[in-house]
Amino acid sequence: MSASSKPHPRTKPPEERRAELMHAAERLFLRNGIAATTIEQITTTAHVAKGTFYLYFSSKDDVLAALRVHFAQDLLQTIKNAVDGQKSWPDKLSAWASAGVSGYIDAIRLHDILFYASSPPTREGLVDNIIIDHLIGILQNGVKAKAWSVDDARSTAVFLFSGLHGIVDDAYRSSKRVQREPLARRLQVLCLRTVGLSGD
Amino acid sequence: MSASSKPHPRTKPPEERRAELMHAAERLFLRNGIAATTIEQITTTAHVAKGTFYLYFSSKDDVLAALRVHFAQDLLQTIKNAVDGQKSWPDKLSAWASAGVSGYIDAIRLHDILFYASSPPTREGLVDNIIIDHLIGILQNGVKAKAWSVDDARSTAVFLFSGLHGIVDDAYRSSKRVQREPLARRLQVLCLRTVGLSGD
Amino acid sequence: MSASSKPHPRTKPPEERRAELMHAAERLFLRNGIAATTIEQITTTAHVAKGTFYLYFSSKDDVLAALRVHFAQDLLQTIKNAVDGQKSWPDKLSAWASAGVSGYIDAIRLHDILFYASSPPTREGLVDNIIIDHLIGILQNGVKAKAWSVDDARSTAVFLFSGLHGIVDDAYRSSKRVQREPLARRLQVLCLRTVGLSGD
Amino acid sequence: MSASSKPHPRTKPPEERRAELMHAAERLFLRNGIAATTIEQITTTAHVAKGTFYLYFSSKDDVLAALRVHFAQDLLQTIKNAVDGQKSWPDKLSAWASAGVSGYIDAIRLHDILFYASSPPTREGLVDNIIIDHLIGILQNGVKAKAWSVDDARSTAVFLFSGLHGIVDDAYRSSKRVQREPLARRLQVLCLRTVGLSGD
DNA sequence: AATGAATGAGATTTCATTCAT
DNA sequence: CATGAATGAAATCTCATTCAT
Repeated sequence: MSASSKPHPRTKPPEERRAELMHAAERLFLRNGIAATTIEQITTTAHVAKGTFYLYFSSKDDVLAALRVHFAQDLLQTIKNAVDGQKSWPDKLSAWASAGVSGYIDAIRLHDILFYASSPPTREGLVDNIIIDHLIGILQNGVKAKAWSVDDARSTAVFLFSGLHGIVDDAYRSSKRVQREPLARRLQVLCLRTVGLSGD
Repeated sequence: MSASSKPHPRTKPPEERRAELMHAAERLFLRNGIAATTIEQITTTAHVAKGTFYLYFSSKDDVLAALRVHFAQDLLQTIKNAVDGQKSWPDKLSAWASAGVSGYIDAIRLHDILFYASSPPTREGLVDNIIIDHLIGILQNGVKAKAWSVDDARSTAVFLFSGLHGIVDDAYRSSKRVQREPLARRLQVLCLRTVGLSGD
Repeated sequence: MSASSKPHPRTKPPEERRAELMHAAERLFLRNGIAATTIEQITTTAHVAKGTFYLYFSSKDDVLAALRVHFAQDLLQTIKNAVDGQKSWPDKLSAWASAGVSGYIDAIRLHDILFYASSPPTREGLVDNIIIDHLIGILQNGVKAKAWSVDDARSTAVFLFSGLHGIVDDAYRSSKRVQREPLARRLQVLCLRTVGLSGD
Repeated sequence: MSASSKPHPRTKPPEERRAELMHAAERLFLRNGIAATTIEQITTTAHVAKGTFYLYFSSKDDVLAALRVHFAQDLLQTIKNAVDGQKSWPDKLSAWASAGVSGYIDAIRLHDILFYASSPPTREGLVDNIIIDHLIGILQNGVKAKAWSVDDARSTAVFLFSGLHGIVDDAYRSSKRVQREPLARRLQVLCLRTVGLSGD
């Protein structure tokens, strides 16, 4: 009873084990793709036995879903923080563009793997949806404040979001070391133009 | 003397067999996803034996590649035809938007399946690339003709293309029966604004 | 806080825990079969942790063996009591038939699961053996007392026992609600005839 | 149709392959029990690859069902042939007993494995049923011909059948080399007594 | 050119059992 | 005594691909 002062209990707290498994899965999905990743690789990477995986997840799709949720919440928080730090509406939109570029550069491949390379039923676009919904709010409030004019907030939000995603994706494809600053500035211009502002 | 009166000739012209197999694969990929589609399902759907598949394609990835090429060429031709029919640059850009919306509405799910839900190596974005390259040409020629101003043709093209894709995708998700006209008009406005034109 | 006021004492008397585990196992074996029953189901049903099972039994086969012993002793006692209550030999044999029918009706499925649906080594027929041995005694003593004639006591005992089992089994298969009385009477006739008595 | 006169096609006729797999399964079930037999053992024994098993059966239970049907039809035929060769009713019943003993001695363990050591749903007793139904017919016709008296044909048939099975089973348990003749004669006596005949 | 039986590597999943707390 | 997280051997089943006919 007295003795054991080990900081590394053999039996880890459930969240930690779960997180380790998710982390291992994420790395392998990124490196080899989802289909090519086996449960065994995941458990080996996480330094646990195969059966342990099934103590925390019911299947490969189950980890995938958990990773999606985690990714979405993370990114939304990053963007919200950046946007809320700005006063004027154009600045908010610019901040949205910068934070979005940044967030996606950090995780573009993960995003694509999690949200595209999956089975039809899950193609719902969970992150995309919560990010887009947030942007719709910004656009509508900007309209109310007469900061800009927008015909249809949803279409515009979808357009901007997709544009952001495409630009980061393209930059990533061209070279793995992406320059955030110029990319962010170019996207800011495009975003401002899209809501009818000059963009310079 | 005997002249083939069979309704189902045993030996079909190679292109026809190939096309039938591709068609079968396309339908099954659309319905069930790529991973869930087996070679046997493809050959059964195409009314041939399993071995016959390997007479025309070397693997599952091989049909996938063939479908990608076919899809890309088809769509580019549609867009080119529409754009070339216009005189003024703004009209060309509007035509690009309309034809793009149309082309993608017809095949949005197929596009996503062919170009996203695949293994990393093929994630190159074949269609996207040729469509984007074509649009870059339009944007640059419009700049030369002082029809509009564009900072970076590539970024802008990627942005527009991604926006187009996203908007059609979103419309498709909302309702399977998409209204082309309003969608096309909304996109035209966004495109024109993006290149610095008023868009009305 | 000191004195145990818990309604569910953590530590129960060993026999009670053991009995609870056996009871849980019995119910699950009956409902789902032996192979389909997991240790975890047993411990969950008995409201203990998985490891606790191994404090009382060394393996799944071990509970099975314990259940077999318990079942056999129970049934033999029932039959003995009935037989010993009779004076004449024909009455003893009739009582054997009745008590056997009754005992088996109560537990026919359990019997079959415990004694048939197991691995070869345990197929020894533990109950069957002790019941049959008891019946052999009755038959031999009846012969000595010139109550009936029997060629080979063992064969006859096996024949009667198997017939009893078969008849109850068949009745059970036909309808889950078995009528004991008519069944017992029919079996009595068959038993008496088998030892050369008229049976009416 | 001219050339190929090969007697040994590399690809065997389906029935032959199927029979080989069933035969391999039977041997292994007998030697090691059902649960302890793996699909891989079956295919190895049958000299085919693992996947081939699934070309002919959908699961282990599926072979089991096929073996049951085969066993039942086989045994019934044997008994019928013996019974039909006799004129008088007592001789028919004696023939039934002999053929039954013989048939079961040859396959007692197989019978038990196929019909007892299985999951609850299949415990229906397929052979037992068709053999019993056949015996019910014999008993009833014997009654009509005033060859003997029987209260309830079904009960009696079940009783006799179970007795037969039990006696063979017991003899088998006592020694693996069973003497057919004495066993058959003893059973004949018991059968005749059961229908009210003297049995000598 | 066409067939489809056969292959067999490999993936997912289960669960009896152990053992540190 | 009791716990339940962790283990990992083993079983089932799938399916892309081959090849003899």
